[in-house]
Formats: sequence, C-alpha cells, structure tokens
Amino acid sequence: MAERKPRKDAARNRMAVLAAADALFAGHETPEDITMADVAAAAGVGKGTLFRAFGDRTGLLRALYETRLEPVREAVASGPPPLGPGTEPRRRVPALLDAVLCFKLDNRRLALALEEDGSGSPYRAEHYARWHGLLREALERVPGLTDGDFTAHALLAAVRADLVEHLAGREGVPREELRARLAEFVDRVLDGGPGAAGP
Amino acid sequence: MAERKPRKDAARNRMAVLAAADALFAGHETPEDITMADVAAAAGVGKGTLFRAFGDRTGLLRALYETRLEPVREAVASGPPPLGPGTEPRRRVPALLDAVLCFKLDNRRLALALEEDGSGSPYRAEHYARWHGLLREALERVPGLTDGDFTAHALLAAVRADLVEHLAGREGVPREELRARLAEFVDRVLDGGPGAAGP
DNA sequence: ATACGATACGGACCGAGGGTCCGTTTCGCA
DNA sequence: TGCGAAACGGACCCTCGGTCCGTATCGTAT
Repeated sequence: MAERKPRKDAARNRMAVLAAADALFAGHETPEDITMADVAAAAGVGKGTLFRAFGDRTGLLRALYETRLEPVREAVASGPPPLGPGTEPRRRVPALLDAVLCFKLDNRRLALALEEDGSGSPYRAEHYARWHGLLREALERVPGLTDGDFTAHALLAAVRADLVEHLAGREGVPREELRARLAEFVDRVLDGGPGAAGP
Repeated sequence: MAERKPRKDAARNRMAVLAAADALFAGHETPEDITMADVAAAAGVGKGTLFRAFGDRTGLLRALYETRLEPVREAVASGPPPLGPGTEPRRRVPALLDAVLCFKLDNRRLALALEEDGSGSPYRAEHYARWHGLLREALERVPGLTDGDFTAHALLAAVRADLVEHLAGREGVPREELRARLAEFVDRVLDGGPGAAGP
C-alpha cells in the first residue's frame, strides 16, 4: 500500500514541469493558449514525461493549484484566528471567504485555467468539497441562519475565478475595493434573514 | 444597411439545425460530446451549411439560447408583476432570480454548454449584461442596500448553470426545494445589512 | 419558359492540440 | 560492472472545430 519513492530524475523533472507551467501561466493573458507541448518544451522535457507525471492537463493544473493552496490550507487548518479553527463562526466565515478571494486574486490565471477546464465541473473537485464543507459547518453555527449548505454554495459562487477575473481584470476594480465589497455582501448574508430585523 | 431576406432553403436548413441541436443537447448527458459534425448529420445538412448559418459553435449555442430565452425576456420586459416592470424592487428581485433559476432548470444542458464554452467567459455575453443591469437597477432601489452592482453579480453567481446542474442533477435536489432555498437566500440578502437589525 | 447571376450546399480537407507508444537511455542496486 | 526496472522523449495518432471550392439550387429578368 505504500507508494515507493520515485527515481530522482523523475522527481527533478516533475519539479521542472511544475516550475515551467507556473511561469507560463503567470506570464500569459489567457490560460488556454498554453499547450501541453509548450509546457514540456519550457521544462526541457518530452511530452511523454509530462503526461506520465501528471496524467493529463487537468492533473497538471490540479497539482499546481494544490501546491499554491498549501499555505492557505495550513492557515485554515491550524493557524491563528480569524482563519484558524476555534474562531467563532460569525467571524470566521468572512475570513474564509476573504482568504479564498485573495487566493484567487493572487492566482488568477491558474484558478481560471482550472475552473474552466472542461473535464468535470468545478463542483466535483475535492478542494471545492473541502471549502464547502468547512463553510457549511461554520455557517450552521451562525445563529439565525438556516440552510448552511446552500448558503455555502452561494457564497463560494461569489468568489468564482471567472467573476473575480471579470471584476479585477476586465473592470479594473482594485483589490481592496473588491475585498470590501465582498465583505459587505457576506455581512448582509450573515446578519440578514428572519429575526434579524426584529426589535 | 438592411439585411435582405435569406433564401428559403437557407431558412429551412437553419430551422432544421436549431431543432436537431436542441434535441441532441436535451438527450445527452454532457454537452461537450456533441460535435458540430453530429449536429450537422442529425439535421441532414453539411458542416459547411451549419457553419455558414451560425459562424461557429458558440454562435449556434447562442442562437439556441436566445430562442429559448425569448419568452422569459418578454415576460420581464412587458409582462405582469411580479416579473414585469413597474413591480416594486423588493418584490421584483426575487422574482427575477427565480425566473433565471427556473430557466436554467428547464434548459440545464444548454445553459451548461453555453457557459462552459471556452470562447470568452460568461461575463462577456450580452445576455449576462442584460440580467445584471436589470438586477442592479432594481437592487439600487431597495432601501438600505448599497453596492447593487456587486450584489447583482453575487446573486447571479448563485444561479450559474453548473451550480444548478450540480445541485439539481448530481445531488438530486428537487426543483421546488431548490427554488425555496434560493428564495430564502435572496431574502436574507435583501433584508440583511446595516440598519436591518434596527432598534 | 428560360437563361443567368447570386446564393447556398456539402463534404473533402486542414491545422491544432491532447494523449499514446515504444525504442532508447538512465537509474540504482547487487 | 552488469542487469532489470523505471523513466525518457518525440514521432505518431485521432478527434474536432473550422475552411474551401466545385456543384446544385434559387429567384428574377426577359
């Protein structure tokens, strides 16, 4: 059941591909004009190597994504408040969404590439399930809020890569303004609903 | 500058393609395994004809989509309340979103195909601009609500085709339940925010 | 009716890109 | 240093969106 360690040329090539792909995606306007052949060439590697290491295009994207996501996941899993566990939900939910937004702002092209990659909708990705589960759990502990499940989906939809790209990229909304707008929206959702308007 | 009437064989073929495409998308699980050649064959037409009539894949999808959307647009533009104009915003906003949701439920495959079609993000489509403009305008008249622009984006994100497909299709959430969940979420957004929790 | 220009037809053809295959090279262990 | 296993790499294949152009059809002027 234990996967044995890969040969060291394999490991080296894997790193080279990851680095090359990262640079390529960062440097190009749109993700879909970077071909697998481009990545292989930039990494100084054959296409066969690339596909053996990552399976397919989606696999490469996912590997890159997970790498970048690592620090955020760490902060969420065991960092200090307001992101870390043990934060009271009403405060943690906005922090989580802000973290997702910032992540997508910092990795626009990559997130975009992964989300619009045809193979399966974004909703099947396991990282989506993680965020959704986390959020739902937190939401269900917010007093007065019913249906944390749908609310989690809806809130995550507000930070989808292509929307972020549209606002931050095409419409040129500055980072801090976008964060503020999202924060306000999240606050509305958390404070609204039946009972909130009561005396 | 007036486009002259098309030849009648052209018109007939256009209809045939539209009908064939409609049937194909309705009958297949996933949109991307329907090729342009499939559509042409099903319509009893050559590929050349298909591409001359619609330009490209996106053009075909858009034409289909607009056709289906027509009644809804009509109801919004000049129908009775709560969808039509002249409805007070607080009541119209949920109605608009419910209409979008229902439309996507009734045209799941098609909406999915159009949204995940690589050519440009969904946010560049002019029908998105229409919905967004309409919603923003209505939202800006809802008392206590600031930033109708972002709110409109966020609310529309909650009814995106792939999310709807995920919930209604993959998770099997029944139509009415989904509508109820969305309605509740929209209400939270509309009633929440600063001031709503007043004295 | 007929001739003729304009328009549309249709399927062979093309190029791009994701993914595979397999002869050759490298690794790592004894 | 020998040898089997693992990895390499790029030629190759296939699908699919999109184009091209010789042929068929339409509509109109005569």
